[in-house]
Amino acid sequence: MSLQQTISEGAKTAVRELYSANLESVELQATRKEFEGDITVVVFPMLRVVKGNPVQIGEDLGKYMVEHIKEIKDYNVVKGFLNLVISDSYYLDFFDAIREDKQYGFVSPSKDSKAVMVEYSSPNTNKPLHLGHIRNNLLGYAVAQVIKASGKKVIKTQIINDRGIHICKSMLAWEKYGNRETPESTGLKGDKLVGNYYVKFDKVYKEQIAEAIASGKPEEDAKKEAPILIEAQEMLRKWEAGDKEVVKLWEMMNKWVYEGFDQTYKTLGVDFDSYYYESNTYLLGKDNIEEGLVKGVFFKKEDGSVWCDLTDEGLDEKLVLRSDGTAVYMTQDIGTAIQRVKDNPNVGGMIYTVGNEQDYHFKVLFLILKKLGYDWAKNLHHLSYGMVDLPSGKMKSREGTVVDADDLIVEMTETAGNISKDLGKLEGYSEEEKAEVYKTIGLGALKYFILKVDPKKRILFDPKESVDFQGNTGPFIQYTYARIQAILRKADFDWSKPAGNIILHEKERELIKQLEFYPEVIQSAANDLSPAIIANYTYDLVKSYNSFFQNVSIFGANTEKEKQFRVQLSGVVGNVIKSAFSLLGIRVPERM
RNA sequence: GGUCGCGUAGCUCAGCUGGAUAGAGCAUCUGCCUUCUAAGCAGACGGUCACAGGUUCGAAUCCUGUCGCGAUCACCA
Repeated sequence: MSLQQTISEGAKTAVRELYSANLESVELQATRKEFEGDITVVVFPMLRVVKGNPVQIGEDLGKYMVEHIKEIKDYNVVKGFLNLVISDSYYLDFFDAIREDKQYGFVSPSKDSKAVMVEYSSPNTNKPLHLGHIRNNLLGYAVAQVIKASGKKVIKTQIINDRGIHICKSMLAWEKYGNRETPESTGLKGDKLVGNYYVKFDKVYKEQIAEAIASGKPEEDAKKEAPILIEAQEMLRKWEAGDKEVVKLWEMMNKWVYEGFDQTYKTLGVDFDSYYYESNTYLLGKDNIEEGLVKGVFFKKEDGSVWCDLTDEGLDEKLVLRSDGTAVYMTQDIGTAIQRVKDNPNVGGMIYTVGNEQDYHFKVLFLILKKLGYDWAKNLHHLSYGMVDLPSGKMKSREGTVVDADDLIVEMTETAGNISKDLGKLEGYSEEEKAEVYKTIGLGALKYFILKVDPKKRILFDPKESVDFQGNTGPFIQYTYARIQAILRKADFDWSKPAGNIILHEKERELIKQLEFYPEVIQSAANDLSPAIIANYTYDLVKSYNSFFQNVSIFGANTEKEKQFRVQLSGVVGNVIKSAFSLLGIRVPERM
């Protein structure tokens, strides 16, 4: 039983004994710093069942609880708040229980538990990854980690948008203007090379529109009839018909892009358990539409198009099949979801990491799957996140106003290197080891910067103001970890020895209280699909540790027992920092 | 126009299942490295929690309306 439960039950018992009344629940909160105590019972809500003066009730309860609950040492009442002082022995016992638990806070999944499929990344294969993709990747990966730690099995997957008119655009531009360039011949990363031709297509397209308008064509016609667009559409038709030449070109260019993406994923530290390709799934879903028609979930209009009526749910009618019988985006997504459960029968739910511009789409998708009667449909979530915008507005690949993922990572690593060189704390490290540390810190800064923000909020990224390395940042937390490792290296200590009876310093007690929160922090982050909760917790823990570190001398402790305890406490805090950061996909350095 | 999300210190963000005097970081200013890593610590300054009503013993938090920002409402993906 946790301390919260003990106190909660104790308060209920006290109310029953003293006032013969029954409480349904007890409201607890951490005692504010300015008052004495650790946990506070709020008396006000009890006034519904117990008539009287809140201060008097607090006094009565406090007295009863100190007498009957051994963990409670003392109490005081301020207005309607009963502050309870918890005994050091409780904290020391708790600390001993978690001291050697490397998996502290994590719940391992039960054997027969259903898996959660987390989809993230899902890029288009016509351009390189940018800052927006970084947010998606970091969020998806972190949420997968958090859910795993909370006690569920996780399958990480992505669906790669490898077909469609936008892919043909870069293919066509390469064919026309590329002079048989390859990543090898140019030294460019494959995704960068292909992205250049996507931009090239747009340039030519815009020129053709301008020319047509100049010669008197209405703008709308000019856009639709631009020769290069017609050619791209023709190429898509050929692709769909399985034209050998086109498919060969498509395979070659996609391969270039995948090689580029793999490199970026590797530096970012994200990975996947399975892959879906739109070129395989884009025809899925039609059968399910048929079934839905039979079940009466969908209806057919006179022109042959098929719709789902969602007006009862406050939404509109949604098209699920065109009048010519071809699929739309929604058709595919219905089919893919069903296919995924067929492929992985133990999947009990899915999480889609996709920007908030698609909120409506997923709302509709989930509703339709529910209507189709799939029991897993109730466990579908859209991990909807805000866009990453620049001061100049939205990032647009075609217009070149993007913050490139690879470039940004390089820049962050360089900044970390410069700061580190100035401080000069890495003497004795080889150049490779140093470079590794710079990368860890640079990426740590970037990842934390993005993950500490609530996913649903949009992020404004100003490339001119570089990401901070001080204060509430990744490097601040990494620094504290490295500091702790320095202590551990110097200490001759034994993990297996319990600390025994010592009187805790206020800063030590504070740290143990923080450590106690970790398991429930993981659970609530998993529940809310919010890695930001982990980030903010870690920051608070680290603040407390640094305060302890600078106010309490570890090696200068009065007794050996105290010294040993402080080293152990530092070690456990270090473990939790490492563990929490691993959930965010951020590494920690031994020195920095 | 309908729908959804957001609005907290100059800036970036916590806090939101209602509880005490709304918390951090950055920036500005003061102190602290001959003792364990100063990417740190201790402190100062900074608030009409967008605005207006309502519910409540109690509202940044819940409800309604208004304003501002963003997204979305395709036989596009």
